Amino acid sequence: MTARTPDSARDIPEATVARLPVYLRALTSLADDGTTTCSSEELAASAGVNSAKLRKDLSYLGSYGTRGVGYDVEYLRYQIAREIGVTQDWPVVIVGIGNLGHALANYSGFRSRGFRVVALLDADPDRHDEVVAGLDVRSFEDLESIVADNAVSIGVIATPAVAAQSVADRMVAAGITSILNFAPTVLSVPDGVDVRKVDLSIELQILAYHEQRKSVAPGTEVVS
Amino acid sequence: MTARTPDSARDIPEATVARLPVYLRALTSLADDGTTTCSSEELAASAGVNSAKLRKDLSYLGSYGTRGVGYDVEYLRYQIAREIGVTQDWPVVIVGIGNLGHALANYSGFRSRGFRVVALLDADPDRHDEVVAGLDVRSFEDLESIVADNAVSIGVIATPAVAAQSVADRMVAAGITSILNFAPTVLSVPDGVDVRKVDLSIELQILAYHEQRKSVAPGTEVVS
DNA sequence: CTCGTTTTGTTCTCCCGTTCACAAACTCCT
DNA sequence: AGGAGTTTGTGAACGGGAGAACAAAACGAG
Ligand SMILES: NC(=O)c1ccc[n+]([C@@H]2O[C@H](COP(=O)([O-])OP(=O)(O)OC[C@H]3O[C@@H](n4cnc5c(N)ncnc54)[C@H](O)[C@@H]3O)[C@@H](O)[C@H]2O)c1
Ligand SMILES: NC(=O)c1ccc[n+]([C@@H]2O[C@H](COP(=O)([O-])OP(=O)(O)OC[C@H]3O[C@@H](n4cnc5c(N)ncnc54)[C@H](O)[C@@H]3O)[C@@H](O)[C@H]2O)c1
Repeated sequence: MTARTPDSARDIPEATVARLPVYLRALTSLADDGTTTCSSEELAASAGVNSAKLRKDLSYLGSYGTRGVGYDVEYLRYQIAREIGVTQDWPVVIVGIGNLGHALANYSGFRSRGFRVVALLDADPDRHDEVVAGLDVRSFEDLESIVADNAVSIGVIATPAVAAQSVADRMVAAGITSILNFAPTVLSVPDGVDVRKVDLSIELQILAYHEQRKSVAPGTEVVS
Repeated sequence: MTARTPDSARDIPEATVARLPVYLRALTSLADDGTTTCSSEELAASAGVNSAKLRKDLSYLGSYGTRGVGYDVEYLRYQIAREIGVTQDWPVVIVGIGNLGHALANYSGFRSRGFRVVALLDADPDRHDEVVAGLDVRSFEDLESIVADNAVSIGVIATPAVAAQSVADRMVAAGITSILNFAPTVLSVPDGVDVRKVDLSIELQILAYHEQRKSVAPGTEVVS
């Protein structure tokens, strides 16, 4: 009964939080292969990180390993899932059922990772007849009631960039406090609301930058 | 004729590289609105960053601003585009034309940002009849010849996770040196090949973690 | 029970990135 | 021309994360 982590360690570094889902995926993969125990070295290789970093990350959650042995795959998997909060399902709404919205709605990886799409919303009335992945596309006007009825706290924006800010505003007003934004625009939201963005073009541009650097031979100083 | 940046400043920090595309987008947006000049404060607000950080980022490229005045929108836009390498078009191949692959192929934001999809490849022969976004879906076996004929250096993977590593290996063997991976798996590639990943589930899990933290009232130490 | 082996958890150091703060540089007004 | 006002570019302080290195703990053999 020493002063060890009373509830759960507070304030996990952001960089660690971003890696926990990767560890979770690696552990699930190991469990599927029938592995019951693994060392930090094996798990780190599986997750593509340094083993020292992995151990440090895990130490923020508590001491779930056994020295000289390693980690119990299933036990660690549960502990990480609990820490992230994906032991229960999170209801999610997707707004903007165009090209990307369709792909997201049909994506099975949601369900298996602790998220449940409860509604698909679009502003275009022509879309409202459609049924995608077993859900019918509903009017954006239904946002507030859907959020309230299903206790939704996570929203996904897949509308064109010009509409994204107004959609975000409506989401926030409706009570959503976490937004995943696929539109290529900067959203401004009040304190207390988290926004994460996924921007394909930015990723490609970063690759292009490094690619351009490769083509000029390394060490070639064009001086003359 | 002092010893100022002879060619262009070398070694731009990675964090800065990741923000340059955001600045580029903000500048394009300002230019569309008819703005010809802007201060670091305005541009920073537009890009959602601190103005000091913006100025330091831009200083790695050179001195393209005028003290007391600000930056010429069009000029700065071109300088950043040149630094990133998106003044010319980059040919791109997409492998795995399922739900996500279709959305990517139909995405117009590629073309407008310096990328050109030259081929859509899929292993499933049933897909090979299909025409998506004006391109026909071709056999994955054509990868090598397409990469060679079009000088492709960037590949996008949108296959299921189990296939991703083997697709990446084929891409690398064919001469691709930059990969954007949408499959939820860690890719291992040789040195000199860049991989960036986009993982929707990880983003949602990070949001879920913070969301879970919000629900326990801040400062509530459940001790008893 | 003791010793050697294995592997975790943690400490320490270094490096990268962020932010503050200010001098230098430019414009405009008088 | 000179001074006031504005905004850039950068030096310096600061904080957080990455990785090396090691002590503590568990296990098994004898
Ligand atoms: N398609 C891709 O692969 C891809 C890749 C990266 C980023 N994006 C971004 O994702 C977003 C969606 O892309 P897309 O290709 O699916 O576009 P899309 O035009 O096919 O779909 C957009 C959908 O949003 C709906 N919509 C428009 N305004 C709305 C509003 N105010 N409220 C609710 N719904 C509204 C439209 O009716 C349409 O159905 C865009 O911002 C795009 O830049 C797409
Ligand atoms: N759909 C989404 O919104 C979404 C979101 C996040 C991540 N992802 C990931 O993106 C990937 C694709 O998702 P999806 O929903 O489009 O899946 P999908 O099953 O609809 O499409 C996969 C496509 O890849 C093709 N394929 C399979 N093996 C191949 C191989 N060896 N070479 C070439 N092509 C091959 C299949 O024929 C199929 O057409 C998956 O890894 C998924 O986890 C998808």
